[in-house]
Amino acid sequence: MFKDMSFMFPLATVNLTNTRIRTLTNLIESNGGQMKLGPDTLMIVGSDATVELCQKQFAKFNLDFEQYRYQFLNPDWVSQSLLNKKLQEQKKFQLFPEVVFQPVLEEVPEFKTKLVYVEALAKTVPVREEVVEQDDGDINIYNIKDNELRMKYEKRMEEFRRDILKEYKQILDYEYDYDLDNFHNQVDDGYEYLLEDLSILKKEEPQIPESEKFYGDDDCQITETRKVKFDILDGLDLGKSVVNVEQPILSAQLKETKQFNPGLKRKQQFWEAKKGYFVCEAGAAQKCQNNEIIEELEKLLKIYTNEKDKGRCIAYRKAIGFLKALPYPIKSSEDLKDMPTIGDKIKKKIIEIMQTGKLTKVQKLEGQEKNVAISELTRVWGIGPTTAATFYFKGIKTLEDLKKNLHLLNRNQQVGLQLVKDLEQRIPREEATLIFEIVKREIDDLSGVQGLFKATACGSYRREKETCGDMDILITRCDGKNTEDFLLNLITRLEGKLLTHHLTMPKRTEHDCETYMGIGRVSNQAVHRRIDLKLYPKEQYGCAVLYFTGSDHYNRSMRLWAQKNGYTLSDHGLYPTQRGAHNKKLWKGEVIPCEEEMDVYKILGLKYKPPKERSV
DNA sequence: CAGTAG
DNA sequence: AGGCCTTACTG
DNA sequence: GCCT
Repeated sequence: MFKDMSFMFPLATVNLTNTRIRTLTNLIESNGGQMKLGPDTLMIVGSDATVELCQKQFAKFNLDFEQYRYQFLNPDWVSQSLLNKKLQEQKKFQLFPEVVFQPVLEEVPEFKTKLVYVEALAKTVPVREEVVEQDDGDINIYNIKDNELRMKYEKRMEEFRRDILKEYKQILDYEYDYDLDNFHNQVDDGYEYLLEDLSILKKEEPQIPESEKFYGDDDCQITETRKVKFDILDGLDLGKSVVNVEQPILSAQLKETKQFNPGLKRKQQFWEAKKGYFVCEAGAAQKCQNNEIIEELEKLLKIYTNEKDKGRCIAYRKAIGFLKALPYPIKSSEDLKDMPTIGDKIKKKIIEIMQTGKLTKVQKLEGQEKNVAISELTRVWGIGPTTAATFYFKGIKTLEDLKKNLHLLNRNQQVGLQLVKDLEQRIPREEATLIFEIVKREIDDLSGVQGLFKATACGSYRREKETCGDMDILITRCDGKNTEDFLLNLITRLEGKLLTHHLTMPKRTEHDCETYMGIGRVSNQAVHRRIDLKLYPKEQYGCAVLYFTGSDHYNRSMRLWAQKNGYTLSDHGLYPTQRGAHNKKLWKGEVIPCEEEMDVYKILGLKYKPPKERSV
């Protein structure tokens, strides 16, 4: 059975980051090859040119290509095999011509990775000497006479087979997990609103008997559930045969969604029950009960952010999110029992804060020269933790030092340094309104037609805060026509009246939206402010406004809700999406036009929240 | 690609 | 053992 | 650092 899947290789053995995989995919696909990325496996099909390209790319990645070459299939072998409708065992081993099997115990290295099982497999099977038929009809072919050695290989093959089967099952199994894991993850992320009823965390989800399981939607019944064979074609073309789509369906959009999303309705029902736990539905959390603890942990979070300790950052962010949502104050270590996101280490820290009011760890780290320097340097726009750290190691530790080393800064950072005092100040609401008025007036003057373009000031301004950190102004053309150089012209016009420095100039992206980032002030005496202007096509406007209105926390909640309901939400739009194992995106549909925020809420089935109530 | 920002 | 949000631009 |  496993002969047809030996081309799949565990990704764990290859040191490829997501970015690298993306690069590799683009490279391969733009040269006619194909790459299939499973949850943990990588498969590449292509020509000699593909292999050559990969070889070069691997060199760039500083990876030893030879070590991973098994991943690349011999194209002749593939086409031959497909032609013969069968992947021939004999031919398979032509892939590894230089490997000569030596059935000697000492020659079999103790491999530790899964990849090696494949290699061992390849070495053991090619010469047929003994055929054994098992009870279940499976035929095993051995060339190893030494019983002990054979058992060893058999065991390895079995393990390998199990692993691959598991992985395949994860990709192909469209039946959703109803277990609490999903819900745990959701609370986990700390994005969600936790109501008083914490018992939900411990409640067992009832087992659904097979007869009651729901495999399809009313208007989209599954007529056939086909077990996909382990064949290369199925590997490349997942899931299409699962659903009968001859049924009347609302729109082409939905038709496609359902084709790829059998059981969506069942899934939606599941999440509908949990809706109240999402911030985007529940609204602002009640008054926070654990401020002291949270403040101290946030200090630690900031330090870890500067140290670029990504893992810890997430852990602390989750813990903080969870504590923020907790409806009661923590009084004793008893209260911390069995809390998600709070493990031993964080628990200890919380106890320390409860007892002494602070953390020795924070004191220690905050006092460190490096951390002082980094928090000082990152005040400058354009300098993040990494740049700050390199500066620190060059002996540059304060803003004064930076001023003496202007040649080390890029233009934006120089501007950021020059205006650091101004940009740190919050913008009073009146001034923000004034800036918005100036921009709006200029938009109308430039377009020549009142109301042709509309603009919205987002961010905390829209959430009706008294002050805001920067101005986020979103613009769209209401008749949906091309906007050409509108944003550029607008910026030119604003140069004398508002804008003083440009940070990034607008450039058309593939989504047809443009972003400008800059600095401006309402008068020569006024404080400089960060000003962002964004031009979006009107189909994306709703999503963009929603996204840039925030808050951060609210956004995450909403994106998560979208994910759980079979969509992907970003500033560019709402897309139906099929996700497989590990939440990996398998398929992304066409964008659903949302000109107004309301459209997004409607499609996601959420109650509309006025911006004011989104400050979570 | 890494770093930065949103 | 590997992932913790996504997308885009700059240099 | 936490979780599966």
